[in-house]
Amino acid sequence: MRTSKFLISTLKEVPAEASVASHQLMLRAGLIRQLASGLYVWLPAGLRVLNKAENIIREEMDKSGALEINMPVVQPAELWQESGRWEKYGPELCRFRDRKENSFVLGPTHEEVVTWLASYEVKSYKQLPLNLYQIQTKFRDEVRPRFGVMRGREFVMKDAYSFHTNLESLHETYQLMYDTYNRIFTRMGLFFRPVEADTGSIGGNHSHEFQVLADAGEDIIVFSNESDYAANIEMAEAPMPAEERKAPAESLTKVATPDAHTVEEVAAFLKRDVSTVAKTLVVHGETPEGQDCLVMLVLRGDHELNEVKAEKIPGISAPLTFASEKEIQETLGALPGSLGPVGFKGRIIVDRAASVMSDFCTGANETGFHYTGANLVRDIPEFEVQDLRNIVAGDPSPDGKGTVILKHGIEVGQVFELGTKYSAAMGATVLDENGKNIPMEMGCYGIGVTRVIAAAIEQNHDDRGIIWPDALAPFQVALIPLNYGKSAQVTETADKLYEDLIQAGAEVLLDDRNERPGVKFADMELLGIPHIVIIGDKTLQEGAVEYEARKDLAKTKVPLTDIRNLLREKIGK
RNA sequence: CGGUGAUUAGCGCAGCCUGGUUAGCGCGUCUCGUUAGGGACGAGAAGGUCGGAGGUUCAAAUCCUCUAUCACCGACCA
Repeated sequence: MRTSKFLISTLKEVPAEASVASHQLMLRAGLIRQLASGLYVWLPAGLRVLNKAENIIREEMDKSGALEINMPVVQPAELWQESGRWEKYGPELCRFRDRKENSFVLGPTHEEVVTWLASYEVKSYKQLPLNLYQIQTKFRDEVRPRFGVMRGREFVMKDAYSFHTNLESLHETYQLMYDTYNRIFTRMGLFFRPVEADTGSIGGNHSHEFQVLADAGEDIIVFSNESDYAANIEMAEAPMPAEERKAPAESLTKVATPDAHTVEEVAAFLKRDVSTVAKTLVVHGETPEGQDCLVMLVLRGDHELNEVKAEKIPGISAPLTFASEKEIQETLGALPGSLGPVGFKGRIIVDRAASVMSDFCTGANETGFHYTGANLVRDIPEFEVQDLRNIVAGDPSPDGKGTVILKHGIEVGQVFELGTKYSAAMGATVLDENGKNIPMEMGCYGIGVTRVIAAAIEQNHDDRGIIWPDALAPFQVALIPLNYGKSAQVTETADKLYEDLIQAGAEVLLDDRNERPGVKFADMELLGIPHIVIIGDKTLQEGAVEYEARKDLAKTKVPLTDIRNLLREKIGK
C-alpha cells in the first residue's frame, strides 16, 4: 500500500473526549472515529488491525475443532422470554418492535439463539460434542460507555457455544477452550493471565476470565505472591482471620456523635482507628417464608462490601439492593450513618474479619449516636458469619500460600461452564445412548475482539505512539523514502524494495507523500508499524539504508544488498 | 440512573460574567513560492445554522426556560 492511496488520518492533538492512552492513540493514529457515545467507525488502518485479531482467533478456533456460524444481531423477544432473561437482563438489553409490533432485541450475546439452533439441529448424542462460534457485532446499551472501544456499546465479539451429553465432555471442551485462549492471546503478544471468575448474569458453574494486565483496566485481579493463585476480586475469598475474638473488656456505652455520618467521621470524632468501627449496611432480602425483609451486613470500617459475594448469599436479593433512607427510618428509627446491629431484630450477617472484632464502635440506631465497647454474642446474640468483603493487598492468599497483591486488568475473554441452564429452559434435548431425552450440557466462551485491540495498545505504547505486536500490526513494514519523486535513486530504490517485499507476501506501507521527513517519521511511529526502513540520498551514497525497530527506536545502517533478507527474516516471509 | 461539567470552523480552545460593528486564536485543509534527516518558513485563501427550540430585548454566542448530545465521578460486562 502507498500512503498516497491510503487514508492516513493522524491527529497532532489529543481529542478532548479521550482520557486513556489506548483511546487517545486510536483516535490520533486514525484507527477509529466516534459516531455517538459508545459507537465507533473503524477506519482503514484500524480495520486492518481488527481483521488481524479476528483471523488469529478464527485460525485457533478452527484448529480446536469449533465450527464457525453466523447468527442474526436481531433476535425475537420470545427466545429471551423463554430463557427468563427478558426480565432479568435490565436496560442494557436494547428492545424494540418491528412494523408488525412484534418485540425484538439487539443481541448482547447469543445463548438463546444458539440454544434454539441446537435444539433444531442436534437430535442425537452421536452428533455431540459440538462447538459453534461466530465473530460478530453485539450491542449492549451500557450504563457508562467509556475509554473508546474498551467499553463501547456496539462491539465485536467472538462467542462460542459448546454442547455435550455429559459433564465430562463439557470439562474436556472447557479445557480445550482454555488452552486455545492461551494460544490466541499469546500469539497476539499480550501479557495476560487467566483468573478465576464470577459467572455473572450469564449464569453457570465454573469460569475463568482472561485478563490483560494494564493500569487502565477496570477489573481488579488478586494474585498470590507465592503461588500461581489468580482470581477476580469479585471471586477472591477473604479467609477467616487466624486470631480469635477477644473477650469483651469494655461495657456497652452510648455516645453522642453529632454530624458524624461516615465511618471515617465517626472514627475521627472519637479519635480511634477506622478498623475499630463496625460499618453497617442495610439491604433487601427475603425470609425463608418468602416475605420481604431488611438484612444487616456488618463489616470492619476499613473494609469494602463485595456485592457479588453478598448477593450470592441465600435470602439476599439479587441484584443487591440497598434499603432507601425512608425504609431504614421506618424500620430502625434512625438514619444511615447511625446504624448498627445492637438491638436489631432481623437477620444480621457479619463479615469474617468483623466477626473477630471486640469492644468495637457501631451505630446506636438513634440518629447522632453510636455505641462504644460493643461486642458480638454479649450485645448481639444472634448473627451469622459470612465472607462479605473485598480482599485487600497483604491479606493471606485464599489458597493458603503467601499473601495477596492486587493489579488492574482488562477482561478480554471469559470461558464458562453453563450446564443445562439454557438447554433445560428452552427444551434443547438430545436422545442419549438409552434413548432417553436429556438436556444438553453447555459451555460458552467469549473474546472481546474490539476490546483486545485497546488492551494491546494499553500494553504497548510509548510517547510517540502505538508499538504493535507483530501479529496485530496494520502493516509489517513502513518504507520512508526521503525526497521521493525528486531523487531518482531514492525513488527507484524505494519502489524496487517495495515491489520485492510485496512479492514476498509482506504487508508494506510505502510513504510516498510529498511530506517533510519529520512528518513521515512521526506518522509511521504513531501508527506503530514494527519495522521501519528509511531510504535517503545520504545513506544511499554508502550503498545503505537505515532500519528502525519501532519497539526500541534503535536505528541501524544496513547495506542495501542485505535489507530484503533482514526484513524477510524479521517478519518471517 | 444519580452527581458534576461541557457544547462556538475538521481538531484544540478564547469570547459569555458586564448584550451593541464583519465572532476570534492555534493546529489542520487548499493555492503559490522557498525548503527537505524529526510534525519547516513566507504570501494568499476556503471553512461558522455559536447544539436545537422557545422567550426577554431596539438588539442575543452573551440573559432566561425547555430540550438534545457529549464527557467525567459512583452501581453493569466481552
